[in-house]
Amino acid sequence: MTGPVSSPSVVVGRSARAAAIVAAALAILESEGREALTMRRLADAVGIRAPSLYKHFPDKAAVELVLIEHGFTVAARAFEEAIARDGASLETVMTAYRAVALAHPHLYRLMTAGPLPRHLLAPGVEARAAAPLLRVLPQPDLARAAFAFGHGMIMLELDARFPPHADIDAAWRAGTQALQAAM
Amino acid sequence: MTGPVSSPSVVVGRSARAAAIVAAALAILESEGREALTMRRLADAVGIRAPSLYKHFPDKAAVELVLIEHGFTVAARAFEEAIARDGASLETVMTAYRAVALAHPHLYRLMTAGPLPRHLLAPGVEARAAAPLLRVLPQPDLARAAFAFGHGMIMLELDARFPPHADIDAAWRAGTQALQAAM
DNA sequence: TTGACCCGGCTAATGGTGTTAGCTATGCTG
DNA sequence: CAGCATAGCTAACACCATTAGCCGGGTCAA
Repeated sequence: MTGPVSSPSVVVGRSARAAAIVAAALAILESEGREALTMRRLADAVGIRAPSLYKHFPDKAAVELVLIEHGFTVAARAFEEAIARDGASLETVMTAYRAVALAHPHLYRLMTAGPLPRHLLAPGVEARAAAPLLRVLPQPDLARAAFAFGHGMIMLELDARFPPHADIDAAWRAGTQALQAAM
Repeated sequence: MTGPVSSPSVVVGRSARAAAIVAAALAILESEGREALTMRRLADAVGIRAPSLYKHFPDKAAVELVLIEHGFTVAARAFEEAIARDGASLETVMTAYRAVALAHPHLYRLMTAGPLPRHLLAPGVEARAAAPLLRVLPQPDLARAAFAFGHGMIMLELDARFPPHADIDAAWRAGTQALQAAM
Protein backbone atom coordinates (compact mmCIF):
# COMPACT_ATOMS: atom_id res chain seq x y z
CA MET A 1 0.00 0.00 0.00
CA THR A 2 1.32 3.41 -0.87
CA GLY A 3 0.38 6.44 1.15
CA PRO A 4 -1.91 9.09 -0.16
CA VAL A 5 -0.55 10.95 -3.15
CA SER A 6 0.68 14.29 -1.93
CA SER A 7 0.42 17.16 -4.35
CA PRO A 8 3.80 17.94 -5.83
CA SER A 9 5.69 20.64 -4.03
CA VAL A 10 8.08 21.43 -6.82
CA VAL A 11 5.74 23.22 -9.15
CA VAL A 12 6.44 26.89 -8.59
CA GLY A 13 7.35 28.79 -11.71
CA ARG A 14 5.87 26.24 -14.07
CA SER A 15 2.96 26.66 -16.41
CA ALA A 16 -0.35 25.19 -15.36
CA ARG A 17 0.04 22.44 -17.93
CA ALA A 18 3.53 21.55 -16.78
CA ALA A 19 2.30 21.44 -13.21
CA ALA A 20 -0.54 19.14 -14.25
CA ILE A 21 1.93 16.87 -16.00
CA VAL A 22 4.07 16.62 -12.89
CA ALA A 23 1.04 15.96 -10.72
CA ALA A 24 -0.16 13.21 -13.03
CA ALA A 25 3.31 11.72 -13.23
CA LEU A 26 3.54 11.61 -9.45
CA ALA A 27 0.12 9.99 -9.18
CA ILE A 28 1.02 7.30 -11.71
CA LEU A 29 4.41 6.67 -10.14
CA GLU A 30 3.14 6.40 -6.59
CA SER A 31 0.19 4.20 -7.42
CA GLU A 32 1.65 1.93 -10.08
CA GLY A 33 5.41 2.23 -10.04
CA ARG A 34 8.11 3.37 -12.38
CA GLU A 35 7.32 0.96 -15.17
CA ALA A 36 3.81 2.36 -15.47
CA LEU A 37 5.13 5.86 -15.93
CA THR A 38 5.39 6.01 -19.72
CA MET A 39 5.09 9.09 -21.86
CA ARG A 40 1.92 7.84 -23.56
CA ARG A 41 0.33 6.91 -20.26
CA LEU A 42 1.30 10.24 -18.78
CA ALA A 43 -0.09 12.12 -21.77
CA ASP A 44 -3.34 10.18 -21.50
CA ALA A 45 -3.72 11.17 -17.88
CA VAL A 46 -3.33 14.82 -18.82
CA GLY A 47 -5.59 14.54 -21.86
CA ILE A 48 -3.03 15.21 -24.60
CA ARG A 49 -0.87 13.14 -26.94
CA ALA A 50 2.56 11.89 -25.98
CA PRO A 51 4.60 14.10 -28.33
CA SER A 52 2.96 17.19 -26.87
CA LEU A 53 4.67 16.46 -23.58
CA TYR A 54 7.89 17.52 -25.24
CA LYS A 55 6.52 21.05 -25.51
CA HIS A 56 6.82 21.20 -21.72
CA PHE A 57 9.75 18.94 -20.85
CA PRO A 58 12.79 18.12 -22.97
CA ASP A 59 12.56 14.41 -22.23
CA LYS A 60 11.26 11.85 -19.79
CA ALA A 61 14.27 12.22 -17.52
CA ALA A 62 13.35 15.85 -16.96
CA VAL A 63 9.93 14.84 -15.66
CA GLU A 64 11.48 12.22 -13.43
CA LEU A 65 13.96 14.78 -12.16
CA VAL A 66 11.12 16.96 -10.89
CA LEU A 67 9.66 13.93 -9.14
CA ILE A 68 13.04 13.24 -7.56
CA GLU A 69 13.27 16.79 -6.28
CA HIS A 70 9.78 16.43 -4.89
CA GLY A 71 10.86 13.25 -3.15
CA PHE A 72 13.83 14.97 -1.52
CA THR A 73 11.56 17.71 -0.27
CA VAL A 74 9.03 15.25 1.13
CA ALA A 75 11.80 13.36 2.90
CA ALA A 76 13.39 16.53 4.27
CA ARG A 77 10.05 17.70 5.67
CA ALA A 78 9.46 14.31 7.26
CA PHE A 79 12.85 14.40 9.00
CA GLU A 80 12.37 17.94 10.22
CA GLU A 81 8.92 17.23 11.59
CA ALA A 82 10.10 14.04 13.27
CA ILE A 83 12.92 15.88 15.02
CA ALA A 84 10.55 18.64 16.10
CA ARG A 85 8.14 16.07 17.47
CA ASP A 86 10.39 13.37 18.94
CA GLY A 87 13.69 15.12 19.51
CA ALA A 88 16.99 15.11 17.63
CA SER A 89 18.17 11.55 18.05
CA LEU A 90 19.53 9.01 15.60
CA GLU A 91 16.59 6.76 16.33
CA THR A 92 14.16 9.53 15.43
CA VAL A 93 15.78 10.13 12.08
CA MET A 94 16.10 6.46 11.21
CA THR A 95 12.49 5.79 12.11
CA ALA A 96 11.37 8.72 9.98
CA TYR A 97 13.60 7.54 7.15
CA ARG A 98 11.97 4.16 7.08
CA ALA A 99 8.49 5.58 7.44
CA VAL A 100 8.77 8.01 4.55
CA ALA A 101 10.43 5.43 2.29
CA LEU A 102 7.76 2.82 2.99
CA ALA A 103 5.00 5.40 2.54
CA HIS A 104 6.32 6.23 -0.96
CA PRO A 105 8.14 3.12 -2.12
CA HIS A 106 8.02 3.83 -5.84
CA LEU A 107 9.14 7.40 -5.34
CA TYR A 108 11.95 6.19 -3.10
CA ARG A 109 13.06 3.73 -5.74
CA LEU A 110 13.06 6.39 -8.40
CA MET A 111 15.09 8.72 -6.19
CA THR A 112 17.75 6.13 -5.53
CA ALA A 113 17.80 4.29 -8.85
CA GLY A 114 21.07 4.80 -10.58
CA PRO A 115 23.38 7.78 -10.55
CA LEU A 116 21.91 11.06 -9.42
CA PRO A 117 22.34 13.91 -11.92
CA ARG A 118 23.47 16.33 -9.24
CA HIS A 119 24.28 19.12 -11.66
CA LEU A 120 20.66 19.20 -12.79
CA LEU A 121 19.22 19.08 -9.29
CA ALA A 122 18.03 22.34 -7.80
CA PRO A 123 20.73 23.44 -5.36
CA GLY A 124 20.04 22.82 -1.69
CA VAL A 125 17.39 20.18 -2.24
CA GLU A 126 19.74 17.28 -1.54
CA ALA A 127 21.55 19.09 1.28
CA ARG A 128 18.31 19.85 3.10
CA ALA A 129 17.36 16.17 3.12
CA ALA A 130 20.81 15.18 4.35
CA ALA A 131 21.05 17.81 7.08
CA PRO A 132 18.97 16.12 9.82
CA LEU A 133 21.10 12.99 9.79
CA LEU A 134 24.27 15.05 10.00
CA ARG A 135 22.78 16.94 12.90
CA VAL A 136 22.09 13.87 15.00
CA LEU A 137 25.29 12.11 13.90
CA PRO A 138 27.97 14.71 13.30
CA GLN A 139 30.85 12.35 12.50
CA PRO A 140 30.76 12.19 8.69
CA ASP A 141 31.99 8.62 8.39
CA LEU A 142 29.44 7.29 10.84
CA ALA A 143 26.73 9.39 9.20
CA ARG A 144 27.52 7.83 5.84
CA ALA A 145 27.49 4.40 7.42
CA ALA A 146 24.08 5.15 8.92
CA PHE A 147 22.82 6.42 5.59
CA ALA A 148 24.03 3.26 3.89
CA PHE A 149 22.50 1.09 6.59
CA GLY A 150 19.11 2.76 6.24
CA HIS A 151 19.20 2.72 2.46
CA GLY A 152 20.20 -0.92 2.39
CA MET A 153 17.49 -1.88 4.87
CA ILE A 154 14.84 -0.12 2.81
CA MET A 155 15.93 -1.65 -0.48
CA LEU A 156 16.09 -5.13 1.00
CA GLU A 157 12.70 -4.70 2.62
CA LEU A 158 11.08 -3.30 -0.52
CA ASP A 159 12.51 -6.10 -2.62
CA ALA A 160 11.44 -8.73 -0.09
CA ARG A 161 15.02 -9.84 0.08
CA PHE A 162 15.00 -10.83 3.72
CA PRO A 163 13.72 -14.30 4.55
CA PRO A 164 9.98 -14.29 5.25
CA HIS A 165 10.41 -14.91 8.96
CA ALA A 166 12.99 -12.15 9.43
CA ASP A 167 12.21 -9.58 12.12
CA ILE A 168 12.89 -6.41 10.19
CA ASP A 169 12.04 -4.14 13.11
CA ALA A 170 14.62 -5.92 15.21
CA ALA A 171 17.25 -5.55 12.50
CA TRP A 172 16.57 -1.81 12.35
CA ARG A 173 16.91 -1.58 16.11
CA ALA A 174 20.10 -3.63 16.16
CA GLY A 175 21.76 -1.57 13.46
CA THR A 176 20.63 1.76 14.82
CA GLN A 177 21.80 0.91 18.33
CA ALA A 178 25.17 -0.27 17.05
CA LEU A 179 25.70 3.01 15.24
CA GLN A 180 24.38 4.96 18.21
CA ALA A 181 26.81 3.24 20.55
CA ALA A 182 29.72 4.07 18.25
CA MET A 183 29.14 7.81 18.54
CA MET B 1 36.70 -0.69 -14.51
CA THR B 2 35.18 -4.14 -14.33
CA GLY B 3 37.26 -7.11 -13.45
CA PRO B 4 38.10 -9.81 -15.96
CA VAL B 5 35.10 -11.73 -17.19
CA SER B 6 35.05 -15.05 -15.44
CA SER B 7 33.60 -17.97 -17.33
CA PRO B 8 30.15 -18.80 -16.07
CA SER B 9 30.05 -21.49 -13.44
CA VAL B 10 26.39 -22.32 -13.87
CA VAL B 11 26.52 -24.12 -17.16
CA VAL B 12 26.40 -27.77 -16.27
CA GLY B 13 23.62 -29.70 -17.89
CA ARG B 14 23.07 -27.19 -20.65
CA SER B 15 23.55 -27.64 -24.36
CA ALA B 16 26.67 -26.14 -25.88
CA ARG B 17 24.59 -23.42 -27.50
CA ALA B 18 22.86 -22.52 -24.27
CA ALA B 19 26.20 -22.39 -22.51
CA ALA B 20 27.53 -20.09 -25.23
CA ILE B 21 24.51 -17.84 -24.81
CA VAL B 22 25.09 -17.57 -21.07
CA ALA B 23 28.79 -16.89 -21.59
CA ALA B 24 28.05 -14.15 -24.11
CA ALA B 25 25.37 -12.67 -21.87
CA LEU B 26 27.80 -12.52 -18.97
CA ALA B 27 30.45 -10.89 -21.13
CA ILE B 28 28.03 -8.23 -22.36
CA LEU B 29 26.64 -7.59 -18.89
CA GLU B 30 29.99 -7.29 -17.19
CA SER B 31 31.54 -5.08 -19.83
CA GLU B 32 28.62 -2.84 -20.77
CA GLY B 33 25.93 -3.17 -18.15
CA ARG B 34 22.38 -4.35 -17.99
CA GLU B 35 21.00 -1.95 -20.58
CA ALA B 36 23.36 -3.32 -23.20
CA LEU B 37 22.12 -6.85 -22.62
CA THR B 38 19.33 -7.05 -25.19
CA MET B 39 18.13 -10.15 -26.95
CA ARG B 40 19.28 -8.85 -30.34
CA ARG B 41 22.69 -7.92 -29.03
CA LEU B 42 23.01 -11.25 -27.31
CA ALA B 43 21.97 -13.14 -30.42
CA ASP B 44 24.51 -11.18 -32.46
CA ALA B 45 27.27 -12.14 -30.08
CA VAL B 46 26.38 -15.81 -30.50
CA GLY B 47 25.92 -15.57 -34.25
CA ILE B 48 22.22 -16.26 -34.50
CA ARG B 49 18.99 -14.22 -34.73
CA ALA B 50 17.16 -12.99 -31.69
CA PRO B 51 14.08 -15.23 -31.99
CA SER B 52 16.30 -18.29 -32.04
CA LEU B 53 17.32 -17.54 -28.45
CA TYR B 54 13.83 -18.60 -27.46
CA LYS B 55 14.66 -22.13 -28.57
CA HIS B 56 17.05 -22.26 -25.60
CA PHE B 57 15.51 -20.00 -22.96
CA PRO B 58 11.83 -19.19 -22.41
CA ASP B 59 12.50 -15.47 -22.07
CA LYS B 60 15.10 -12.87 -21.18
CA ALA B 61 14.45 -13.24 -17.47
CA ALA B 62 15.56 -16.88 -17.67
CA VAL B 63 18.92 -15.83 -19.09
CA GLU B 64 19.31 -13.19 -16.41
CA LEU B 65 18.40 -15.74 -13.76
CA VAL B 66 21.36 -17.89 -14.77
CA LEU B 67 23.60 -14.84 -14.51
CA ILE B 68 22.21 -14.13 -11.06
CA GLU B 69 22.95 -17.66 -9.93
CA HIS B 70 26.44 -17.29 -11.32
CA GLY B 71 26.82 -14.10 -9.33
CA PHE B 72 25.79 -15.78 -6.11
CA THR B 73 28.33 -18.52 -6.73
CA VAL B 74 31.09 -16.04 -7.46
CA ALA B 75 30.28 -14.15 -4.28
CA ALA B 76 30.11 -17.29 -2.17
CA ARG B 77 33.50 -18.44 -3.42
CA ALA B 78 35.00 -15.03 -2.69
CA PHE B 79 33.71 -15.10 0.89
CA GLU B 80 34.93 -18.63 1.48
CA GLU B 81 38.37 -17.88 0.11
CA ALA B 82 38.63 -14.68 2.12
CA ILE B 83 37.81 -16.50 5.34
CA ALA B 84 40.29 -19.24 4.54
CA ARG B 85 42.96 -16.65 3.85
CA ASP B 86 42.30 -13.95 6.45
CA GLY B 87 40.29 -15.66 9.14
CA ALA B 88 36.61 -15.69 10.03
CA SER B 89 36.01 -12.11 11.12
CA LEU B 90 33.32 -9.63 10.23
CA GLU B 91 35.94 -7.36 8.73
CA THR B 92 37.13 -10.15 6.44
CA VAL B 93 33.65 -10.79 5.11
CA MET B 94 32.80 -7.12 4.68
CA THR B 95 36.03 -6.45 2.83
CA ALA B 96 35.42 -9.42 0.55
CA TYR B 97 31.84 -8.26 -0.01
CA ARG B 98 32.95 -4.88 -1.19
CA ALA B 99 35.75 -6.30 -3.30
CA VAL B 100 33.58 -8.75 -5.19
CA ALA B 101 30.81 -6.21 -5.75
CA LEU B 102 33.20 -3.59 -7.08
CA ALA B 103 34.91 -6.17 -9.27
CA HIS B 104 31.57 -7.05 -10.90
CA PRO B 105 29.42 -3.94 -10.53
CA HIS B 106 26.96 -4.70 -13.31
CA LEU B 107 26.52 -8.26 -12.15
CA TYR B 108 26.01 -7.05 -8.59
CA ARG B 109 23.36 -4.60 -9.77
CA LEU B 110 21.55 -7.30 -11.69
CA MET B 111 21.62 -9.61 -8.68
CA THR B 112 20.12 -7.00 -6.38
CA ALA B 113 17.80 -5.19 -8.78
CA GLY B 114 14.21 -5.71 -7.79
CA PRO B 115 12.59 -8.70 -6.19
CA LEU B 116 14.47 -11.96 -6.36
CA PRO B 117 12.47 -14.85 -7.85
CA ARG B 118 13.50 -17.21 -5.09
CA HIS B 119 11.28 -20.05 -6.26
CA LEU B 120 13.15 -20.14 -9.58
CA LEU B 121 16.59 -19.97 -8.03
CA ALA B 122 18.50 -23.22 -7.74
CA PRO B 123 18.21 -24.29 -4.09
CA GLY B 124 21.22 -23.63 -1.90
CA VAL B 125 22.74 -20.99 -4.14
CA GLU B 126 21.51 -18.09 -2.04
CA ALA B 127 22.11 -19.86 1.27
CA ARG B 128 25.74 -20.60 0.40
CA ALA B 129 26.41 -16.93 -0.28
CA ALA B 130 24.73 -15.91 2.97
CA ALA B 131 26.44 -18.51 5.16
CA PRO B 132 29.82 -16.79 5.71
CA LEU B 133 28.23 -13.67 7.13
CA LEU B 134 26.06 -15.71 9.47
CA ARG B 135 29.14 -17.57 10.56
CA VAL B 136 31.07 -14.48 11.63
CA LEU B 137 27.96 -12.73 12.98
CA PRO B 138 25.61 -15.33 14.40
CA GLN B 139 22.95 -12.96 15.79
CA PRO B 140 20.40 -12.84 12.95
CA ASP B 141 19.28 -9.25 13.54
CA LEU B 142 22.82 -7.91 13.55
CA ALA B 143 23.69 -10.05 10.54
CA ARG B 144 20.78 -8.52 8.62
CA ALA B 145 21.88 -5.07 9.71
CA ALA B 146 25.40 -5.82 8.48
CA PHE B 147 24.04 -7.13 5.19
CA ALA B 148 21.98 -3.99 4.75
CA PHE B 149 24.94 -1.79 5.64
CA GLY B 150 27.16 -3.49 3.08
CA HIS B 151 24.51 -3.48 0.39
CA GLY B 152 23.72 0.16 1.00
CA MET B 153 27.38 1.15 0.93
CA ILE B 154 27.90 -0.65 -2.37
CA MET B 155 24.85 0.86 -4.04
CA LEU B 156 25.73 4.35 -2.89
CA GLU B 157 29.31 3.92 -4.04
CA LEU B 158 28.35 2.47 -7.42
CA ASP B 159 25.84 5.25 -7.99
CA ALA B 160 28.36 7.91 -6.92
CA ARG B 161 25.87 9.05 -4.36
CA PHE B 162 28.38 10.06 -1.72
CA PRO B 163 29.86 13.54 -2.06
CA PRO B 164 33.05 13.51 -4.10
CA HIS B 165 35.28 14.18 -1.12
CA ALA B 166 33.75 11.44 1.02
CA ASP B 167 36.17 8.91 2.48
CA ILE B 168 34.37 5.71 1.59
CA ASP B 169 36.99 3.47 3.14
CA ALA B 170 36.55 5.29 6.44
CA ALA B 171 32.78 4.90 6.27
CA TRP B 172 33.20 1.15 5.73
CA ARG B 173 35.53 0.96 8.71
CA ALA B 174 33.23 3.03 10.90
CA GLY B 175 30.15 0.94 10.10
CA THR B 176 31.96 -2.36 10.36
CA GLN B 177 33.49 -1.47 13.70
CA ALA B 178 30.17 -0.29 15.08
CA LEU B 179 28.56 -3.60 14.14
CA GLN B 180 31.54 -5.52 15.42
CA ALA B 181 31.36 -3.77 18.78
CA ALA B 182 27.68 -4.62 19.11
CA MET B 183 28.31 -8.35 18.99
C1' DT C 1 15.67 -47.43 -47.11
C1' DT C 2 12.18 -44.71 -46.00
C1' DG C 3 9.18 -42.33 -43.11
C1' DA C 4 8.22 -39.59 -38.91
C1' DC C 5 9.61 -36.43 -35.84
C1' DC C 6 11.95 -32.98 -33.44
C1' DC C 7 15.55 -29.63 -33.00
C1' DG C 8 17.24 -25.30 -34.06
C1' DG C 9 17.72 -22.12 -37.26
C1' DC C 10 15.10 -18.43 -40.13
C1' DT C 11 11.75 -14.31 -41.68
C1' DA C 12 7.84 -11.56 -40.75
C1' DA C 13 5.10 -9.38 -37.73
C1' DT C 14 2.93 -7.44 -33.19
C1' DG C 15 2.57 -4.20 -29.71
C1' DG C 16 5.22 -1.70 -26.68
C1' DT C 17 8.95 2.13 -25.66
C1' DG C 18 11.07 7.15 -26.12
C1' DT C 19 11.57 10.56 -29.42
C1' DT C 20 11.68 13.68 -33.82
C1' DA C 21 9.78 16.10 -37.85
C1' DG C 22 6.62 18.81 -39.58
C1' DC C 23 1.92 20.73 -39.88
C1' DT C 24 -1.67 23.82 -37.88
C1' DA C 25 -4.67 26.55 -35.03
C1' DT C 26 -4.94 29.81 -31.38
C1' DG C 27 -3.94 33.88 -29.20
C1' DC C 28 -0.82 37.62 -27.78
C1' DT C 29 1.95 41.54 -29.15
C1' DG C 30 4.06 45.22 -31.76
C1' DC D 1 -3.68 44.00 -38.71
C1' DA D 2 0.70 41.37 -39.26
C1' DG D 3 3.66 38.44 -37.25
C1' DC D 4 5.17 35.18 -34.21
C1' DA D 5 5.54 32.09 -30.30
C1' DT D 6 2.80 28.46 -28.00
C1' DA D 7 0.96 24.15 -27.83
C1' DG D 8 -1.56 20.97 -29.78
C1' DC D 9 -1.75 17.22 -33.59
C1' DT D 10 -0.38 13.01 -36.93
C1' DA D 11 3.10 10.27 -38.93
C1' DA D 12 7.14 8.20 -38.50
C1' DC D 13 11.73 6.11 -36.71
C1' DA D 14 14.53 3.05 -34.18
C1' DC D 15 14.61 0.10 -30.71
C1' DC D 16 12.68 -3.37 -27.33
C1' DA D 17 10.84 -8.39 -26.05
C1' DT D 18 8.24 -11.68 -27.99
C1' DT D 19 5.21 -14.86 -31.13
C1' DA D 20 3.80 -17.35 -35.35
C1' DG D 21 4.94 -20.04 -38.75
C1' DC D 22 8.15 -22.01 -42.15
C1' DC D 23 12.00 -25.11 -43.30
C1' DG D 24 16.24 -27.86 -43.49
C1' DG D 25 18.84 -31.43 -41.37
C1' DG D 26 19.64 -35.09 -38.25
C1' DT D 27 17.97 -39.16 -35.63
C1' DC D 28 15.49 -43.12 -34.89
C1' DA D 29 12.18 -46.72 -35.86
C1' DA D 30 9.69 -49.66 -38.94
